[in-house]
Amino acid sequence: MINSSVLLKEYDLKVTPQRVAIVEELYKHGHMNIDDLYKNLLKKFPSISLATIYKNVNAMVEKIFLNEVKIPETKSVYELAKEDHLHLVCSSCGKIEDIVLDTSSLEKSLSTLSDFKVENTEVVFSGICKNCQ
Amino acid sequence: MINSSVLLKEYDLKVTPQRVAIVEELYKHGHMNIDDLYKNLLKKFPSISLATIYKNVNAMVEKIFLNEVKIPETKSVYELAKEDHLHLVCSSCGKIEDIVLDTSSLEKSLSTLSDFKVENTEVVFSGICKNCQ
DNA sequence: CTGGGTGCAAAGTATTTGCATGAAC
DNA sequence: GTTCATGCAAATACTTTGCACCCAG
Repeated sequence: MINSSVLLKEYDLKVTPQRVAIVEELYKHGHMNIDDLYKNLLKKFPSISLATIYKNVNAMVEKIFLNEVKIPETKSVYELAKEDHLHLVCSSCGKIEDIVLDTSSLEKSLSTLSDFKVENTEVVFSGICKNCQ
Repeated sequence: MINSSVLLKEYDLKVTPQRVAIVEELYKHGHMNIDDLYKNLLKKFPSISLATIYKNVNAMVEKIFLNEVKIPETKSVYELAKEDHLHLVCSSCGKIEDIVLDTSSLEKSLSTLSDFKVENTEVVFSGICKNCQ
C-alpha cells in the first residue's frame, strides 16, 4: 500500500480524506479519467463534487506528482508519477498498461537527423493486449 | 501544391469551398488546432461557422485522411495523413515538426517483455527546437 | 485561530445537434 | 431533382470560478 498522507505532505498539500482517496484510487487502478475517478469516489463520499476532483487533480498535476496521459481516441487519464515508462493501450478492452523500455536509441537516431534537443519522450503503443488476443 | 478536390472525392466527400480550404490550410501549416483553423478560414469565409469546421474535421478524421495528434500540455492538432512519422514539439515556441524514424527496434524490445500485439506507435518528443536553442 | 479545502451554483469554454436554406452532383 | 453541406441557434459536455461554510494544522 501507499502512504498517501506522507505523499501529500511532501508536496505541500493539506491531507484531506478526499485527496487521500484520489491518491489511493489512482494507486489501485493505475490510470483513471476524471469521470471514473468521480464515479468511484462518489461511493465513499456521496456528496463529493466534480469541482473538488478537478481542483485536486489540477493541483497534483502542478505539483508534479500526477501526470496527465493523452491517448489517441480517448479521454486523458491520470497516473501517479513514477519511473519513466511507456504506455500500452488495448484497442479492444481499453486497458492501459505501463512498460519500462529504453528509448535512448530512438533519441540517438533522432539526434543524427535533427538539432532538436529532446527533454521528454512520450510513447503510446496501441494494439491488442494479451487477454484480448 | 495539393489537389484537394481529388483528395476529397477519393474519400467520398463532396467538394465544397470550405472543405477545400480546410485541406489547403492543413497542407500549408502542417498542424493546426480547431481554433487556428477557424480563425484562418474566417478570413476567406467571413460567415463560416465553428460547427462547419467541427463537422468537416470529424468527417475527415473518420475517413482516415486527417489524424488527430494529442500532445502533452496542449490542445490537439490535426494533420493530413501521410507516411508514418513522429512529432517534435518545441516547449519554447510551440512549433511542431514531423520526423521519420524507424520504431521497429523499440517494438521488438517491447515484444520480448510483453505479449501485447502492437498495431500503432505514437511518439511525441518534447524539447527545444533548433531555432529556440 | 487561520488558511486552505469542500460542495454548491453559476459562469465559461468546447463540442455536438437540429433544422431551414442553398450548393454539389 | 436529390442528396448532402452550410450556418445559425440551441443543446450538451467539459472545466473553472466564486463564495459560504467547515476542517486540517
